[in-house]
Amino acid sequence: MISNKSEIFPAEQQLAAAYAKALSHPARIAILRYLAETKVCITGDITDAIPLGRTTVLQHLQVLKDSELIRGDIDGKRVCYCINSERYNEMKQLFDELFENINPINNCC
Amino acid sequence: MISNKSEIFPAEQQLAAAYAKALSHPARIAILRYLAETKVCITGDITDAIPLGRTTVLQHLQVLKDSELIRGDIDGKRVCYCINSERYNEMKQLFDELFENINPINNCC
DNA sequence: TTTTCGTGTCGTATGTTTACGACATATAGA
DNA sequence: TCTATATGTCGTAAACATACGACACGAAAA
Repeated sequence: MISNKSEIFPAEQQLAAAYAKALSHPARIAILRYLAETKVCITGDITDAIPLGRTTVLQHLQVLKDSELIRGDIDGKRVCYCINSERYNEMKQLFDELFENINPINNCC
Repeated sequence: MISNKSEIFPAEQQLAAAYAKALSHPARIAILRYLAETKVCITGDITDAIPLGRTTVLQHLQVLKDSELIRGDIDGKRVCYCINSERYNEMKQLFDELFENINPINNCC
């Protein structure tokens, strides 16, 4: 079956949906908050801060990296994760615009 | 296997993730925009406005209804979908708070 | 050199999402 | 009543997400 018609939608809607998807699991929101709090770019010990297995956390980190909301730079033996503020701000703006365009009026039936 | 540990996260993060999930497909963003534009609470002819099969659109509408971002009231033969502005504004505020709490500083490695 | 630590990759089980055809129902009009 | 229209439900195939154990690798410490 086809199972992916996402490409037929406007690029802006695809982007917004992709960012929303990145935020669509509480673990990933928790990771972002953790990264924002411990401003020092802490390594994969994020695992200790998130109540999930190491592999699962790595997987969530990968989803965030794919969305480019975070970066993971190698620093010798350790890996240094941090929020990619450029993309993060791009996302904020996209959502702001979206929320402005969708201005609901309760005029149902 | 377990496959759902979402409940172990703070309620606020679960809610934000749930709303993000509702927005995580371009078709659903397109539906919200369509409902916001045609301020009249248009029926399931949303199908004509979205390039997907009728069943698929219904499914997306169901996801949005489950998230309570939209309502679907029966009006005789037709069904009248519209944005639930209460929930919609709740979501906006939740995201605003989230974005405030996660304030990135580029201090990676 | 051997061990340990921090990482990453692979495989895999289970569950969810996406997409749609086929069928069911209910209301309004011919 | 019969038919068309609007809608909803069911089943199902394919793809994707979630969660994790087991294994691999490389750098630094013992």
